Formats: sequence, C-alpha cells, structure tokens
Amino acid sequence: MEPKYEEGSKDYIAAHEEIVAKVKASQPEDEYLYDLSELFKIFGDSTRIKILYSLFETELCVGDMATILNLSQSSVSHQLRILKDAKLVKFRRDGKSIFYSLDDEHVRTILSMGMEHVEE
Amino acid sequence: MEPKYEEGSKDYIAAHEEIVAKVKASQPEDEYLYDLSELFKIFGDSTRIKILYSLFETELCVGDMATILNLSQSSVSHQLRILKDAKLVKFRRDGKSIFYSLDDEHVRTILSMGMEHVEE
DNA sequence: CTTACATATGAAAGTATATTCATATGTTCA
DNA sequence: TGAACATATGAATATACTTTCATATGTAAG
Repeated sequence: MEPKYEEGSKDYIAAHEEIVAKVKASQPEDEYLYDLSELFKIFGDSTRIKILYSLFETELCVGDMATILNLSQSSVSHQLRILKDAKLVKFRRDGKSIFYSLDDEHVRTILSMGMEHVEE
Repeated sequence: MEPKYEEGSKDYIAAHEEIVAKVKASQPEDEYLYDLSELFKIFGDSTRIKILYSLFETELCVGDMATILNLSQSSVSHQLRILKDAKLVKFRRDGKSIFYSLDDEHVRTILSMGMEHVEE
C-alpha cells in the first residue's frame, strides 16, 4: 500500500489549456494506473527479483530457493506469498515440499524488458 | 534504497543439490538484479506512473502535469527528479517553463508490457 | 500418534519513501 | 532592477515495507 495523502492544491492555472484538456481526456482511470504501479512495485524489490529470476528456467521448492539465494526460509516464504497473491508465481505440493514456478510468460517478458533497459 | 539486513541463515541443507547447483550457476550477479529491481521500483509508485502516462504521447511542463493529475507542484517536481535521475524522462527549458518527455521507447515498452498483464 | 521435516505466519523493529510546507533558484518582462 | 511566474529543494511528518524471531500448520514415516 502506498501512503494516502490529500489531493494536491489546485492553485495553478494551466498554462496550456488545450494540451491539458487533451491529455486529461486520454489519461487512463486512476484505478487502472494504480493497479499498474502495484504490479511494478512487486518487481521493485531485489529479493523478489532474485526469486523470480531463480524460477526463470525451472520450478524450485522454498528451501532450495533460500539456499540458492542465501536468504532465510522465512524471508523467502513471506515474499513468495506476495508473489503468489500478485499471481506472478504458482505452486504445487509434492509431499512435504512446495514447488513454485513462474505463473506465465508475461512475467518472463516483463523481466526481460527490464533487463534490456538496465543493460544499456 | 532498500533496507539492509544480515544474510539469511544457512541452516537448510539443500534437498536437491543438483538443481541447486545448476540454478545457482545460472543466476545473474546480485548487483545486476539489484539494478533491475531499482528500475522497477521507479515504476512502482502511482504518482510516477501517472506522470509517465501523461507523457505517453506528448511533452508537458510541470505545472500542466500538476493540473492534469491533480497533484501539487512540489510533489510532481520531486517525482520528476527521481524519474530524471533514473533516465526515464528528459527535459528541455522553454522560457520559464520546463518541458518533460519520456526518455526513450523502452519506457513506453515497459509500460505497455505492464498494461497487458494488468488488463488480463 | 509421535517425531522430524518443510513451509507459513504474526508481531516487532528498523528503514525507506512520498507528501506537505516553506523557501530558494532561475527566468522573463516591464 | 524589481515583480511575477515556473520550477526545484530541504526538512519534517506520516506511512509502508522487509526482515527477523518465534511459533504454528501441514505432511510423511516409523
């Protein structure tokens, strides 16, 4: 969740009314943009990125992820819940272990897009 | 900046050594993944997403953005600095106004990818 | 059914982040 | 050069976030 604040002051008189009206009309719903930012927020944490990346080519159980990424089991589990809630990963149980994997190709695509930008 | 914590405990003995070794070997450098998460973190705020979206098709000056998005001038300006530092927007001065625009096609692509995911 | 293993979860602590308010900087024009 | 406009910035405040620690839940095997 983002902090909630009051709306901005409106004491500014638009310098370019035509453009303002046009852009305002083409701007998507706030709720939609909010969802979009929430999606990116999930990717905006290095632990979660590490987890997603570790799942790029194969499924993994929680303990193995913790070992690979050198993180505590608890921390990995907490972050997996967030990724699961965001439908970025899915899981299956196999005996005592639970195996996680990327939920769909979209996740891979978003990661790849980001990589391209970072690599420049 | 993300909070810094100690490294995770290593008391877990990998259940699947072969997979662990393989994934560990193919995992990118931590620094690289950190940069990637920092990039996504920029997109992970609704105010910044709104700003980026308002610039999707045209450049805008700070005051007009504030008007369009119903945000304070100060808030927009603070966020623009973050976007500027991340090289997601560029700007040009025209008299008293400063016009911002998206820095490159990558930004548009990343936004579009996110949209596709959210729209499902 | 009891023990051991694998994962999940709640609370607490520390850190990071976004906005607001006040003010500074920079630009234009009279 | 001074007034008005446009943008930037520092400090303070409030909130959100991630990890750790302790413990709970769920599963399998003896």
